[in-house]
Amino acid sequence: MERIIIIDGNSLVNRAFYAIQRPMITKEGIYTQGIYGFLSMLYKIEEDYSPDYAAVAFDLKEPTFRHKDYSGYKAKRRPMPPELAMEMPILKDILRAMNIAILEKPGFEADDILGTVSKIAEEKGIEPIIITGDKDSLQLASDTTKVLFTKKGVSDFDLYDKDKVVERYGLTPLQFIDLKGIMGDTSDNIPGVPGIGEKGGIELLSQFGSLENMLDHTDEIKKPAMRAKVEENADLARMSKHLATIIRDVPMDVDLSEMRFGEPDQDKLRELFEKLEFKNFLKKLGPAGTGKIEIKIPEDIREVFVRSSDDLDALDAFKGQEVFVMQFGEFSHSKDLRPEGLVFKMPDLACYVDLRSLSFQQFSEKLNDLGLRVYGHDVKNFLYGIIYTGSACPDVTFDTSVCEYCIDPTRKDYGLESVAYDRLGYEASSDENAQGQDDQMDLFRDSAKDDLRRGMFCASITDALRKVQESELKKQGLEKVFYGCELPLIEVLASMEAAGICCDAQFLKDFGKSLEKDVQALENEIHDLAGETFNIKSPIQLGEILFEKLELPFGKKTKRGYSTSAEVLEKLRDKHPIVDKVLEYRNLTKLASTYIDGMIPLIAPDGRIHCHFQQTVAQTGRISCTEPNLQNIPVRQELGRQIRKAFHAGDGKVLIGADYSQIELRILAHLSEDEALLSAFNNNEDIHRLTASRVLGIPYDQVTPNERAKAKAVNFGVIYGMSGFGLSEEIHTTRKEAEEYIREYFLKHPKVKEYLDSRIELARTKGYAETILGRKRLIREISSPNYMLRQFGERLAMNTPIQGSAADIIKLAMNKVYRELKDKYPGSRLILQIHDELIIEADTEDKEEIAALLRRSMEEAVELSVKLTVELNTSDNWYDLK
DNA sequence: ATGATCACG
DNA sequence: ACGTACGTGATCATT
Repeated sequence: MERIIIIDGNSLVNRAFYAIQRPMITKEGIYTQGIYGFLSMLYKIEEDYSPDYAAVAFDLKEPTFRHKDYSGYKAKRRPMPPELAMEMPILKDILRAMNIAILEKPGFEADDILGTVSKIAEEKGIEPIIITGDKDSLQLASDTTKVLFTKKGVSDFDLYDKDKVVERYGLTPLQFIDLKGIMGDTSDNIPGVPGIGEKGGIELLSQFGSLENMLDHTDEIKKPAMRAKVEENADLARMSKHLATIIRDVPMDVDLSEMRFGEPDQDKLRELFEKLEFKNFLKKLGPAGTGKIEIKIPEDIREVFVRSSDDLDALDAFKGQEVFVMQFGEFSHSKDLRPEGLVFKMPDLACYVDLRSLSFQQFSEKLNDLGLRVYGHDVKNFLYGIIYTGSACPDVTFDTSVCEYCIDPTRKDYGLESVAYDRLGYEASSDENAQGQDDQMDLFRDSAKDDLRRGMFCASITDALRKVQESELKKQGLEKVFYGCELPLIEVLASMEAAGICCDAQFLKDFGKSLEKDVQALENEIHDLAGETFNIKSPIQLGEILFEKLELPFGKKTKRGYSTSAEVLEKLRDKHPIVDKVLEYRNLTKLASTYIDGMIPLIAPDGRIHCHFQQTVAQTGRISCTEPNLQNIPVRQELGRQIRKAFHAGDGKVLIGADYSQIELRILAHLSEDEALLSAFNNNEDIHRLTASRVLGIPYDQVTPNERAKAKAVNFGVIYGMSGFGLSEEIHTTRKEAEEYIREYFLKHPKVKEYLDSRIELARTKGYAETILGRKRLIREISSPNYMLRQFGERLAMNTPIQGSAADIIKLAMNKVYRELKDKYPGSRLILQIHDELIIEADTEDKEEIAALLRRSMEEAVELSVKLTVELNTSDNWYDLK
């Protein structure tokens, strides 16, 4: 027997909404709780009952006429919360994509549609299962029609047929209508017989069988009070039964055959689930539908393998050409592992170079001779491998990974497949990509052959991707960002990674030893003071000790327990001697674990650390740094700063550091054209002191250090899109005073206010924030219905142009510095970037010239209406670079 | 995998 | 009445 599931959409989505305990909202600010719960239920039901037909009935908000014309009918029903109401259109989109019929009929309740469709199905010999959270539908149960109730959660249901209803309630399904006629239903605003409730109703029905029979024989009602009530309200009772009766002959415009459960639209569903961030459901969609495009490895192409120096001449065919490149074999920057192989491909030739069986020297001589121009997906990795063989960097003409980052810096994943999926509709289908993935284990595979096939396949995807991206770059005006900044930077970063920085393992070990002693002593003291041993590193255990056992006043911050952050502990310093010890313990263990134990294993056999610079991570356009992160080596506290002594220049070299002075505030001055800021910078004034003097209305020379510190916080606040609360926290003052300060700041700098407001407006109308190079960052949060998210979006709109423009500028400077060094001082190399600071390891003899070169490149990277200034330092180790 | 914490700009 | 400054990465504890 075929089966149909007929769902009461409103009822189920309501149940679902409340069944999901925590609120769900996407980063775009879409509420998804109801949809998520609904789909969970739907999938469970589909699994349990494998229906052949499916339909979801919805109530329409404003029926054009009311079939059941009783004034106030349904008036008291709890309205749908607005967050859920907003989810409804999306839910319907999903149902459409799933090929599930949506049934709506003006003037009829979802109930009535359930009743009608189940009746039609029964007549056609199809078993209806009605799914709802509303007990009213029990009247529809019969021998064939089942009613499935939500019980609790999203996967627990109760199935009722006619017998089960009788067994459970002692009433037949049809008698439920009579019962409701008698007892009424406040939520549906059905009056019933006033004064008679469920108990009385059941009693009467067991005597008379039906409401009509009861009204015909009211004299037989035993209790006089009850009899009077029934007699007085006979008409009301009849009408109530009418209202309670689900209509089963709604004129339907949808034929049952249209409710057949068809194939879902995988692409559409995937798109929706991705937008809604439904990772679980995405997995359910299964591996492969049919993508919009199919990628094929070209057939008629010459395949060449270079396994020994005798084969190297085969590469001559690539001379002067633009070539797709890819690198195989993971090799760690911190270990002495070689890249395994390289793939080079052009339209009529594909070549695999087996670096395991080749002399690096001969290969690099050949490569340098070829004068290649290369492109690929994430070319930096390839370049690093090339540099590792001792070759010079070929010119890079395109990178689909970095390009995608320019088009959309907010993506999570810049992998080839992920990007191809979104830009091309390509879906990784089964075989092609499975091979050669992670089969290092399979010693017998012909890895060279597999890798070449895989390389050719990736080349095809990359080619297709590049075409789409090229037009997208033009469309969005991103050419300057990509071709003028990011693309040339790839080689710079690869070179910096390859260069690395000398790191003295012995120094770190000795420092670690001394820390360890202090840590041990502190641990003992803390345990003594606490009167028990516990894990100080566990915020939960520490919280219990501090705030329960020792009864220290817990700082305001709580979320899953007490906060034990330094900020909170700082305020408790005087309250108990343990607090200081804990803070110090944290200090030392942080240094030991992150900067000593974590760092030592990352020193490569050449005695240097080769971190990874990530070009496609930070949403503002900054670069980030991993394994290790050399952009957060301690500097603010003296003890931590000692770590920097481990980093030094190589023999005959010296470190030159240069950092932009106040680059973000200068950018703000440029962008806002605020006269006060502009003149301050162009006259080399102390910006924080000046801000204090202007805002507080006191002479520049009379600003106290404390006043200057506050002004500094305000200046930062302006860049971050501050709130009164945020500032008050930062400078430890009342919110009122902080707000007063901000108001005064904007009063004195109206152009700044104007500029920041204009950025919010831009984000609202165009959807993105933009930097001076035209880099764009989408800000979806700006249109969120959620206040918090929207506010967050506004802060991004204000901050991103500033932080992002600073990133643009230093990147331009890096490109310039790198190429000049490569040209004129090949023994000196750019080795680190720390957001507003560059470090060069220079030949000692050239240090003055290189310092001048560095300063000039940084100060002249762009032409702004403010002067950019740079502070220079030279030393043989990082610690003294100050 | 996520959150708390803390290092940097 | 609510929650609150921008951008990262590493480590540890906990689910």
